[in-house]
Amino acid sequence: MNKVTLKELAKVLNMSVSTVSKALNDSHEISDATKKIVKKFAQERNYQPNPLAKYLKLGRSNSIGVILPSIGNPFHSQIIENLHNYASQHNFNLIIMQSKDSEEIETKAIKALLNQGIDGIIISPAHETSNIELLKKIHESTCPVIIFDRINYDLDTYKIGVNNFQSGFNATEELIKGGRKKIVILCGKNIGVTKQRLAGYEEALKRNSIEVNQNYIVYCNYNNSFEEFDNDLKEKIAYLMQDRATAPNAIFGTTDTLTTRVLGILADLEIQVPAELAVIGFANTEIANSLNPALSTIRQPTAEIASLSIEMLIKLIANKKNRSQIDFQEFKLDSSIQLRKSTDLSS
Amino acid sequence: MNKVTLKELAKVLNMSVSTVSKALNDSHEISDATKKIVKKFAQERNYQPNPLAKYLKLGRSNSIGVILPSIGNPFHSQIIENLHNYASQHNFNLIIMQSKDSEEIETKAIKALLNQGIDGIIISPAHETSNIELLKKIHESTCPVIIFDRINYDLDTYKIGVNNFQSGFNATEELIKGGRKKIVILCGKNIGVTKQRLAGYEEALKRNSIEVNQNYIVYCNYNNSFEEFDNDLKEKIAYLMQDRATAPNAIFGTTDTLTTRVLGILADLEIQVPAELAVIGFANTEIANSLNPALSTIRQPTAEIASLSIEMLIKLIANKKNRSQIDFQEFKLDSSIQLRKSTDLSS
DNA sequence: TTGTAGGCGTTATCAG
DNA sequence: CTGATAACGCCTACAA
Repeated sequence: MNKVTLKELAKVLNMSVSTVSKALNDSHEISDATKKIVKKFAQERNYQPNPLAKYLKLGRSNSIGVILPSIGNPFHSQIIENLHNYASQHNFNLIIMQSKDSEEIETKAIKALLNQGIDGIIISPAHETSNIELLKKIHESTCPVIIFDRINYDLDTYKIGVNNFQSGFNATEELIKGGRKKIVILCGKNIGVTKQRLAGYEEALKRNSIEVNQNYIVYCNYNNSFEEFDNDLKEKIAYLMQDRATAPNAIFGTTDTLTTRVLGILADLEIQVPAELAVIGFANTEIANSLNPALSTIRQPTAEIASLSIEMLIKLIANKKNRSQIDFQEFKLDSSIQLRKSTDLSS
Repeated sequence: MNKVTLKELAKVLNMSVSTVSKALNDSHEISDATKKIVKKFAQERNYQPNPLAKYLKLGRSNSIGVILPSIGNPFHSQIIENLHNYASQHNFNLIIMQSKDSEEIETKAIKALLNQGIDGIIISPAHETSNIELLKKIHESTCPVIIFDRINYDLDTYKIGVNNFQSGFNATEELIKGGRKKIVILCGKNIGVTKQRLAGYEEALKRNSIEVNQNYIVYCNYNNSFEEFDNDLKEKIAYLMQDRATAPNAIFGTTDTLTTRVLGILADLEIQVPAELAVIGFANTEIANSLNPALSTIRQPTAEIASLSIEMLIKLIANKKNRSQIDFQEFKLDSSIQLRKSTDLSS
């Protein structure tokens, strides 16, 4: 209700506002004695500086906007958790927005963030060209932008993602090493990330002299409800399995959702994992270990992605000079593989 | 870089700042002609009002702070997602903080939020008395506080949670209906939420003339690493199962983590679900359906919890008058049960 | 209908 | 070492 202000403190203490302000900010031009008195009194009165006034004066709000497709999935919630940790280490706050993979919602999110006076944006864009003009304008004028995860995006800035080609390659090779050659790859939205994982998959096949079977490249529709999605995927797998001669013996899932869902579907279809079908896939969820069978996963280094994103953004925020001069880098981090029962072909 | 301000617009337009401000805010005291000119020019120059200045003037920041134990788990990320939706409908932003169940971290989070100038707080406290004095002071003076989920907390405000007693009762009865009487209950932190779910469990047993077996009430330690946690739980279950005469035939998990993890552990122990042990538990994850066997769950109504929290908080923010006069309510929402294979005892 | 002036709470500059 | 004063960008009485 009745907030204590500098002015009030000054009045009661019989000092000027500026003296009080300086004392509280530990200015060297204030005597220790005065500082002590002021600080003690401020504490007594439970004085809290008004952040808005401070930020107005300073021209910064010490908050960072984050836009990602959706908060719900494990990869993103890990990203958020880590962004949080690093941001707060630097005394920055996070304001999170989701785009739901829609350019329109993304536009709103960007505007809402600007409207909130954030100092910078960290974004995984809705798609490869979504809001590109808007982001470009913002980045070049008011507010620096950093891109993560979906880094195939034509904006000249720091980009932080994983080496999707290599990850796809490694996962596929792991299956081949186990003796599986008929490998289905499950793909989500046909965006850069997916394309590169797919390219890695194809390269691994090629290196092992296995021909790419187009029927094994399965795209799944995310826009439907969970049920429709499940039924769609189930149908596709059932169809592939029906002909003994061409039935696959392994599955590689390129997204969290695809990878975890497919296990349930295989159970429903009473397909043995890994005996009939080995399964590996991208997934950052802790649940991988609790699935039955335990799921082999490719894990993205969310902590590193987050720490680099924050670090680079803060660099840009601090460095007010012309951003067009900077030599921006693209970081492609390595993912790691956890092998569990779903690819255990030893027996 | 160079933000356009009202002052600059006014200068170029040869008008006063106030005219421009009023025109942009559609004040009735400005002629349509002037409004048109001003608005057009503002758009041309891509004028964006400085939110910090505005908020300083208006005394509000239009942002809400949220504190919860951890962002990572499905229940909380659903809560966040929903809070988000409702908040943005009211033009409020969300600033999220996690307490990691630590009072100390929670204290920091609260202070960081105040320091950011938020208009209100929505919190699920670290424990039943954490930061109680601080929150009380804040709530009664500067900034209204709403409590959700862990609502056994001695603060006079709106509280939004689920009917944990009833939920525990229903889950247990479901198992009993299926013919299972030797039911283990897995409990996490011994806080109000857990206690009530346990009380519901005990009441269901009592009503069905089943004696409570203290050995079936299993507490798990969350503070350890995932591995230790798994091993701990595994050991406890293995121990209970070893004596044929007293071995349980059902498990009720009182938290998301416990419920999903236990399936993996049972698979490891090669215990058949539901044949040997039926499993049901609290869980808000979409993955329940992909688990093997598909997991029967008690689902908390995250959308309702979120919408009520936002609604009540905004009410308090708008209503600046003395909060000590308000007749605060406690909302206890119903959870819902999804029965899947892990409790399917029909065969 | 438009303009002037004051203030929101803070920090920064400069003078005393 | 301390104090007066201006400024950050916006809004809003009140005066013209």
